[in-house]
Amino acid sequence: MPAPPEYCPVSMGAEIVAERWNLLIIRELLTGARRFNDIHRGLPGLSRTLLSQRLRTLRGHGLISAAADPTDGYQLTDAGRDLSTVLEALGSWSVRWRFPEPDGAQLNPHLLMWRMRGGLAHDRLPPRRVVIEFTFTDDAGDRPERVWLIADGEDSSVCTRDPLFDIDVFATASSRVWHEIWYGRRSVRESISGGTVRLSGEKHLVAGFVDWFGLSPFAGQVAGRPT
Amino acid sequence: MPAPPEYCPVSMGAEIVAERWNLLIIRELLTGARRFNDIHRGLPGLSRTLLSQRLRTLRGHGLISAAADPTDGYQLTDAGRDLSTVLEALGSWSVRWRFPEPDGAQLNPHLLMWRMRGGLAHDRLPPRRVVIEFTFTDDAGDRPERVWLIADGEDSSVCTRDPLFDIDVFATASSRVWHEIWYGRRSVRESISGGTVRLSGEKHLVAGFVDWFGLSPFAGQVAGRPT
DNA sequence: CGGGATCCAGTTCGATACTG
DNA sequence: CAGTATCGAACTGGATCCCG
Repeated sequence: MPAPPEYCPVSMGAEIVAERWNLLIIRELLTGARRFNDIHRGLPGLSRTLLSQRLRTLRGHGLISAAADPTDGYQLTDAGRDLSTVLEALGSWSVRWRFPEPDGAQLNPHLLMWRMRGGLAHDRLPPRRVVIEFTFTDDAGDRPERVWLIADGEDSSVCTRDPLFDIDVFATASSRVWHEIWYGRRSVRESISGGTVRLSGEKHLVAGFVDWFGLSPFAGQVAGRPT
Repeated sequence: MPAPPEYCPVSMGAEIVAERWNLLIIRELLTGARRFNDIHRGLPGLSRTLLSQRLRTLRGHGLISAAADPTDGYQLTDAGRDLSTVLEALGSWSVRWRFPEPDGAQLNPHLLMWRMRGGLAHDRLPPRRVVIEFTFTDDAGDRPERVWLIADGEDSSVCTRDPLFDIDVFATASSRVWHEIWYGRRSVRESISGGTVRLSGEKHLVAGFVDWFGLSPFAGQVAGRPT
């Protein structure tokens, strides 16, 4: 913001919030990202150069700080963490007024997998490496897109290329269906039992699958959720 | 925002909120401004050209609409009005983390008077024109700045030049003191009785003065408020 | 009063290449 | 992995003038 803001609480806050990407960077940190490249992955369209700049100005505003161990990246300060109140108000507002069902171009399976990775319940996963292959069947024309999710203890990652590990669970559904699930518009359990999501693999892993994933923080508020 | 936002509630909201001025324009409308020039007065630093553009995009987003009578300017839609939840969260956050006492350069008596005008309790004013002359005594070096507030029924205005009306009440205090009062850091009543704010004029008008003005929406939350 | 049109300066940003 | 440096393109926004 070029000119210093008016002495008014809303203007003071707008100085942070009205700068592109700032809120989204905070969101990434609030949802668990710490390292530069992880933050960057969650923000398609943001260049590394600009992310670097923004992190600096956010540090200048006292919203984030470099972690003690530099390889741990960044962490939110108390002030930064408290921005969650604003994020919640904003997300809730959007859900009420500008969150219609996505059109096809808005579906981004890779990014969605990255969000779902963030919501993994590591403590409910088996205490060993688990590899899941997701096949997205959105468009019959293209060859179906595939993404691999690898969870191992506290670590997890998402790959676009075959990691060449043994696959524990194969999951097949449209990207749209996964979006509906993530945003609480559709129940995972019913989607599996109804065959909309098809799973295969070792029996007890397939049985556990449904408990591994969380939902979007706004899932409870999105219109069109299952009856 | 150039690229279409991610399909995510926070990103959808950020598309509005992360565009400069948008939140402040909404604030002006929420606090009673309707006409183009009134909105503009509350936003120093914003050019008319840009305000015009922003009003158009906000209309495109369905947050505001032109009033039925064109001379009535703009009004918020339901969606726009509901942004008050976000404004409140943002203002509260700022008050918690980035709202220290202002330094001298941040004090803007004219703008403050404009805000106080918005908070006038017209129903407590006498049912005729009332003219108040405010004299700001911040800096002994300069000649003290003066601003006139004219209230008449439902109408009210703020002038920088002597309106050449008879003055009903003269109010003398520093701009800083008025800021402290507006943000709830100081009690009007005590400031008057203690002589920090000096009033003169017709006796019953001076007695009523204290009830004519409201406080900032965030007054109750600002640190350093009177004991 | 409430803008629209034009022109131009300043700023922002992405791409690319490079460093530790 | 986590940035920095540089450069040019694109965009933003203010000034000015004009219109109904």
